Amino acid sequence: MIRDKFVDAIAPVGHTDEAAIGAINDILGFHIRLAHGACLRHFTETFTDLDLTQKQVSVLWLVDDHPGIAQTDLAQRLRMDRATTMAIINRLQAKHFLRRDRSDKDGRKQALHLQPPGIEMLAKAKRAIGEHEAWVKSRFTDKEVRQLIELLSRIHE
Amino acid sequence: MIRDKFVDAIAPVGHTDEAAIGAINDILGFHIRLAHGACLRHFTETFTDLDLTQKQVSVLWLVDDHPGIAQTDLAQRLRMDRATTMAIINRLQAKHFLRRDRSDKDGRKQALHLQPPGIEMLAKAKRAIGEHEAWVKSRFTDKEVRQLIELLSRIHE
DNA sequence: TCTAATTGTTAGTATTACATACAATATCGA
DNA sequence: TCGATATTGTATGTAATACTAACAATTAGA
Repeated sequence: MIRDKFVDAIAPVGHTDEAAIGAINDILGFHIRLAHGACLRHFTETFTDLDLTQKQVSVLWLVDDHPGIAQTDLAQRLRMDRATTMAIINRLQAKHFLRRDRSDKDGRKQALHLQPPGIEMLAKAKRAIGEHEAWVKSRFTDKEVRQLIELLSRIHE
Repeated sequence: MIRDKFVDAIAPVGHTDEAAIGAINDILGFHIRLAHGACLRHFTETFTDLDLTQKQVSVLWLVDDHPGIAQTDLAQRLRMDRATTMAIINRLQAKHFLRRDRSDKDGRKQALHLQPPGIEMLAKAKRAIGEHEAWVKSRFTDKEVRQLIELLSRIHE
């Protein structure tokens, strides 16, 4: 088929059809983006029934791990700004997954706590994360997983 | 400071403040997301003046490498759907970076070609990518870069 | 106390991603 | 050749980040 021939001609791996310096496949950032996209896609499929995004799960998880955490601390932990954090918290609160309590130690802060529906959902989410992680890790040995996490950590720390 | 104490308490690395099985920092997908976010943030800063996104640069690059490429092939190469590709091509066309020509081989396809402003912009973009890549790679040896690309490739291929 | 910083909030914009539907074109089987 | 099917581009609508800028309430510090 014509299309297949064409696709082969621009395939990302295998023989390079040009000697151009700095082919796009040698760009590390390009691979990070594609890998992230693949992960996000599988994550989204896995969480279709639960109707949760990566960010939302991360927030539930962290609020559970650190009851009373403030939005700013959450933002710092997940590398988001305050406005983005607001949007996520608002959605989770609308679903009654968590509640905001004015902190008595610092009147500016909101202390976040999971509510029963949020606790239930997090339990389901953790099981789904297990599936998702198994999918990602299936192509690596345990050693490679540790290696990959270590390398990635250098980028985001 | 109160805040610093709190941040330390939830720091992503270092001592774990709980023996909970499956801490969020052991999740590979979590690190991929954070690393991608850090890359995207630095990329965006680097490209502030050029006013280009990662996707837009990738599209310019691929159209330059493969003149006459069709939108579907582009989408397949970058793991996007047709609608998303449209949005990106529309923006690039509005800036006169590329043009659409109806393919004479297949009347359904649009053959994409860079226009002079796009060629100029891509040259600038490649220089900026060089800076950006240097930033990412600064924390790795050459061997580690190759290793990381190989590991990431297993995820997105 | 007065000033500056922090925190949450709201509003607006941009980009990406997806689903759906539609028209034009191409392909393949009968 | 004809008719069903698939492909491609397109338009439309929705959702979720991510960012900026501004503002009020609160706290911290000089």
